Amino acid sequence: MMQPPQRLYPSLNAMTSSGRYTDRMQSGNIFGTFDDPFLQARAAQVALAEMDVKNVNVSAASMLRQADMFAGYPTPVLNTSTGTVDFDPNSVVPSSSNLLESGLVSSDSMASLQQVMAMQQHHYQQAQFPQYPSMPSQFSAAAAVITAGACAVAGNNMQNSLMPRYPLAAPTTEMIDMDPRELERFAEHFKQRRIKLGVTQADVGKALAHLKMPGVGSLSQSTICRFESLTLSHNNMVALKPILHSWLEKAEDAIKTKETGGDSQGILPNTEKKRKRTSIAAPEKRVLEEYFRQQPRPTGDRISAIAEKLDLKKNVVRVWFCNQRQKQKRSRNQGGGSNSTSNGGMSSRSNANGANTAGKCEPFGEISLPTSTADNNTIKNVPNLSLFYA
DNA sequence: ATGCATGAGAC
DNA sequence: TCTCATGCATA
Repeated sequence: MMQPPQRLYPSLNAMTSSGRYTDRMQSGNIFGTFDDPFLQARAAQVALAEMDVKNVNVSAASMLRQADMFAGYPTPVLNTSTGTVDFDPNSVVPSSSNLLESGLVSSDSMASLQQVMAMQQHHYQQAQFPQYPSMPSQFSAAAAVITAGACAVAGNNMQNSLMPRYPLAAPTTEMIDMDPRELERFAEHFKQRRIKLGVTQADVGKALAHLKMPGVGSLSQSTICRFESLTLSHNNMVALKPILHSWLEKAEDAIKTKETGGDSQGILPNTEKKRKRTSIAAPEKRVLEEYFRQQPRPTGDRISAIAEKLDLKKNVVRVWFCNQRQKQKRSRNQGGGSNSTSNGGMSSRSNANGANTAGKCEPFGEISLPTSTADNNTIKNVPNLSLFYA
């Protein structure tokens, strides 16, 4: 059946130029029918407030705690004396320890964001949160918690789990209304920063699992793309925003620690460049082979000289000799009646660039010229490694 | 970046 | 049966 486009979250530009959100009602977005975004937002508040009255008990299905929900943001804290919401700067990074300790959630829980969204859908608040850098802080604090304390996250595998559903404390505050323009700003900011960091959408999606946020697993490149291009539903955007904000924050940190040798802990993709395989041209190879015939174990100085002569890097030549010796040894063994297990897989463990993991090929200065007796014993009992690296 | 499909949950 | 979030595969 032909369904209307879903997840339509037009950019503000598109929105204003077209004059309206489209298909909002049908796509589950209640912002429809209003030409003015402000009216839409207001209508959303009203509608959601009404919805909430009806659905407050329904939405109890597994929720994130406030602190987890706003991971990456300073946690809103209801200031009972002022009736406003403060932000706790110490809670920028969520701690799931409570949940873990209570057994409510396991560290690998991967609850669907739909759970989150179910919550958000019913718990809009008129609160915004401190901004990412370069964005004006315009959050008007109102009520603190989406789920006012008693929320819990269902454990792993929400779908099938019989995890206890924690009683949803009645929202003591208004719902959050995330300004669409605010989302748009964040999406743009996020995209720019991501690109600056040299991280792909797919990388971000994968890295989310490393945030260890309860209920947050990896996401696909598609979803990240859709977030950046605002083609998710409003609720979906709202749900993803704090998560992506959290990632971005950690990624920025990780960049810094990485510069000082730190580990990005999965927040940033492995940027280890793929080794490019050196290709030695046939003429050079012939020369090398000739040298090899003369002396299969040239000294460092000799290798340097050869490298210079052939305009190759010394290491390339050194590795070539290493590999050549292995190759020779292998063919000797094979030719000598040994079965393949005696050295099988050797070839697959070495390569032209010297990442020779199975044979001996020490760097200069550490070269120990093994005696001929040692050679074959080195790998005598090694099973066919190709079985492990198939 | 996006068309199409899937599965869970709501109705 | 519909909605929605999300992913796969591909343009």
